[in-house]
Amino acid sequence: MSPRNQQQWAEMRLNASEKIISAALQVFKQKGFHRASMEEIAKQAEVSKGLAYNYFRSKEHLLAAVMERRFNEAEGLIQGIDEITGALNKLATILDRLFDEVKKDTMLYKFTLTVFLQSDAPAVIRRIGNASEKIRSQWARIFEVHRAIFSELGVSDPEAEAIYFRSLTTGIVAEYVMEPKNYPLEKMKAHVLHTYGMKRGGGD
Amino acid sequence: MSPRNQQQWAEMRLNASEKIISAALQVFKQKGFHRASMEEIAKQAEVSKGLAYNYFRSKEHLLAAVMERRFNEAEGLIQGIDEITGALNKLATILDRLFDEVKKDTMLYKFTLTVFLQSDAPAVIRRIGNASEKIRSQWARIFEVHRAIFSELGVSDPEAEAIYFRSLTTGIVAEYVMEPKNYPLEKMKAHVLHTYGMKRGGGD
Amino acid sequence: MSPRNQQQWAEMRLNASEKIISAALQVFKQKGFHRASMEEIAKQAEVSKGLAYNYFRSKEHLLAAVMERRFNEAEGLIQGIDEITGALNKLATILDRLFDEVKKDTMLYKFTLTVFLQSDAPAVIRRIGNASEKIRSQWARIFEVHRAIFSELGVSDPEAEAIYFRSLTTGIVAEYVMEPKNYPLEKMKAHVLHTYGMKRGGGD
Amino acid sequence: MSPRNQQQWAEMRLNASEKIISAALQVFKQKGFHRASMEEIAKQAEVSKGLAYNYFRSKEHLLAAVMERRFNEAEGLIQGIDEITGALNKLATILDRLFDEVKKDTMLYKFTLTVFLQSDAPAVIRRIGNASEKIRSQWARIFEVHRAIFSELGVSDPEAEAIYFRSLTTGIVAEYVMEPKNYPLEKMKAHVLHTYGMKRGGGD
DNA sequence: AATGAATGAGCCTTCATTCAT
DNA sequence: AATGAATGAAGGCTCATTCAT
Repeated sequence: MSPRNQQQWAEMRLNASEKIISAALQVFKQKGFHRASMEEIAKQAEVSKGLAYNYFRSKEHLLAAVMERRFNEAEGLIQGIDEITGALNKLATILDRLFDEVKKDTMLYKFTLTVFLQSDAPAVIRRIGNASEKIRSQWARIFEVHRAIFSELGVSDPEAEAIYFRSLTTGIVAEYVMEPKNYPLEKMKAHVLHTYGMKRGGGD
Repeated sequence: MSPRNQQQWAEMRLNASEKIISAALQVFKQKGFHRASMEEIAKQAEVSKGLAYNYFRSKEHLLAAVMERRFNEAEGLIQGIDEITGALNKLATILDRLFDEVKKDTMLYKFTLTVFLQSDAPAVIRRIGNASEKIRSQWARIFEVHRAIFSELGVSDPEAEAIYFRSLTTGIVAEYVMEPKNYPLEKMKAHVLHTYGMKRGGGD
Repeated sequence: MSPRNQQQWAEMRLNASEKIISAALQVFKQKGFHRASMEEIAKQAEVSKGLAYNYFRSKEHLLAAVMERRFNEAEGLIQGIDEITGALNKLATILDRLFDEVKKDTMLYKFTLTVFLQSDAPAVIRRIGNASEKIRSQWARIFEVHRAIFSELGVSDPEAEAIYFRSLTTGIVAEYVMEPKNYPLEKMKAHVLHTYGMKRGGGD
Repeated sequence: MSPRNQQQWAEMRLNASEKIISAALQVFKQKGFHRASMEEIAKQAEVSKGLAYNYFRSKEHLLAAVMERRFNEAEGLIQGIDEITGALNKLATILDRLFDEVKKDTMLYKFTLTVFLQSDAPAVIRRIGNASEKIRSQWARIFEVHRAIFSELGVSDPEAEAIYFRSLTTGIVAEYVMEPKNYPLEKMKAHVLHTYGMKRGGGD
C-alpha cells in the first residue's frame, strides 16, 4: 500500500520478469521455440509456471518480449560509433562487434535468425504490438547509422548500399551459424572490408 | 507369385511416395515443420496417415526426403551454365534464376532456410543418412561451379570468393523472404553484378 | 509465498497419486498391462489423462508404482508371524493368508504373476529403479521369514526348502488363477501342510 | 486340377502354414504376444502379410494355432514313459525331460506361461474352438499319465497328488523362467525326487 | 495361393493454458 | 504476486486388418 511497498513490488516484478525473459532466451536458444516448454522456462527462471503467465499472456508474448530485449541489446553494435573517425573504421568496428558476438554466442544468432524466418513468428511479433514498435524503431536506427556511413564513404546510393550491407552480413552470419566449425568468418570479414576499401579507392 | 510384377509395385510406391513428399512440402511451406501435422500432410496427399508412415519412418525422415528432392531440383540453378560465355554472364544467369525462383516461390525458400537454421533440423538431416550424402554432393557441385566462375573471373582467391558469394546470396534471399513486399530484390541483383563488374573493370 | 503450504501440496499430490495407482491396478487387473489404456485409467481415477502423466512419467512408471504398492501390501502375509508358536502353525497361517487373498482377489494375483512373466515387464521394473529396490528388499524379507520357519522345522537345507516352498506356492497360485472354478485350492493347502507335517512326523 | 496338383497345393499350404506358425512362435517368444506384429511374423516366415491372413483369420487365431502345436509337442514329455520301470523312475524321467527343455528354451516356457496367465488369452483360445479341443485332450492325457504314476506309487489320493505335482512343476518352471541365472533348478529337481522318495519309503 | 499397398482406429505422450488458493 | 495441480486438445506413431490384383 505504501509507496515503498509499491516500489518493492515493482522491482520484484521487474526482477521476475527479467528472470523469465532470460530463462526463456536460454531455453529457446537450446531447443528452439517449439521444443521449449513453459515448464522448462519457468524452472530455469526459478519461478512457477503460473507466474510466467502473470507476466506474459502466452508463450508467443514471451517470445515477443525476448525479441524486444534482444533488439535493445543490439543497440550496442552501433553505440559510440559516431566517435570513430573514418567510415571504413566505423564499418570495421561494426563488423568486429557483430562477428565477435556471433562467435561468442552462436546459438543466440541462430535462434534470432530462425525466429525471423519462421513462417509465423515474425507475423506473431508484429501482431503482438508492444514489442513491434520498439523493434521497428531500433531496427530503423541501426539502418540509419549504416546509411550514414555509406554516405560518408561517398557511395552513390547509400540507402541501397545499406540494404546490400545488411544482406551481406545477414548472409555471413547465417552461413556461419549453420556450420561454425567450417566457416571462415575472419576471412570473410577481411573480404568485406577489402571490398569496401577498394570501392573507396576506386571511387575517388 | 506376385499379383503385380516388380515394376508395377515400384510404380505404385513411387507414385504414393511422390504425392506424400509434395504434400509435405506444401504443408511445411505453409506452417513450418513443427506446426505441420502428419494428419494434414496425409490429407493433402489424399492418403491415409498410415500410408505416410509406410513410406517414411518418421516425420523427420519425411523432412529429409523433402529436402533431398529440393536439392535435386536445385541443380536446375546451374544447369547448362557451362554453355554460357563469360563469367559475368554466368553469374548474372545464376542470380536471375535464383531470384526468379525466390520471387515465384518465396515460401519455399523461407522454409528451406528455416530448416537449415533450426537448432536441430540440420542435425536431423545429417543423422538420416541416405538424404545426407546426396545433399552434400549436390551442395558441393554447386559450390564448385561458383568457384570455377570466380576462377574464370580472375579473382585472386576463388574459393573465398565463392564462399563470400554464397553468403551474399543467402543473405539477400533471407532478407527478401522476411519482407518480400519491401525488399528491393532487383536493385540488389544489379548491385551484385555491378560490384563484380567493377572488379572486372578494375582488373583492366 | 505459497498459496498452499508444503503439507497441503503434499497431501494433494499423495491423494491424486494414490487414486491413480488404485485405478491403474483396477484396469490392469481387468485388461492386463498392454490392453489397459492411460485414457481408461485416468477415467477410472476420475482424473485427466494429463494429470496421470504429471505424477508418472510413463505407463511403465505407473506400472512400477503399482507393483511397488503391491509389494508393500504383501508384507501383510508375514506380519506378526513371529508371535505364532510352532513352525507348522506359522506355515499354515501363511498359506491361509495367501490362499484367502488369492481367492478374494484372483485377478490381482493373475495380474501380478503376468507382470513377472512378461518378456519385458520385469526388466522394466528393474530399470525403473525407485520401485526396484523396495520390491527387492520386501521380497528378501519374506524369503527370510520362510527360511527361518524351515530352520525352526529342523529341515536339513532351509534355504533350498524355502525356494522349494516358494515355487510350490507360486505354482499353486498360478494353477488356481488359470482355472479358479476347477482348482481344488483347499485340498492343495491341506496337502502342503500334510506334507510338511509328515516330515515333522517323520522326524519323531 | 489334377490330383497331383492338389496334393502339391496341400503341401504348399502345409508348408506355408507351418512356416508361419514357427515364425509366430519365434516372434512371440522374443516380444510377447502384444508386441509381436503380424508384419514381423510374416517377414520372419518369408511370406506376405496377406498370406498369413489367408491361413489365420486373426492374430489371435494364429496364437491359438501356435499353442495347439505346442501341446502336440508337449506329448514328447510323456512319450514312452510306460516302458520305464518304477514309478519314481518315471517321475524322474518326466522331470528330466521337462527341466532340460525349460533350460534349453527358457523363453518358450516363459511365453507359454504368460499366455495362460494373460487376462484374456486363455479365454481367447477357449473361444477359438478348433485348438481348444485338441489342447484340452492333450492336457488330459498328460494328466492321466501323472495320475497313473502316483497310483503306482501307492499314494492315497493319486488325483490330488497329480494336481499337486503339476502345481509344483509349474511353480518351479515359473520361478526359473523369472530368474534363470539365480534359480537352482537342479537342486529343486533333486528335492522333488527326494520328497517322493521319502514318501515311498515312508509309505512302506 | 499370394502380394504388399492402403486404411484408420487407437495409443502414449506432450504441453500451453487455466484456476483455486 | 505466487504456486503448482489440473485440464484437454493435439500430435506422432503403430498395427491389425482389408483389398485390388
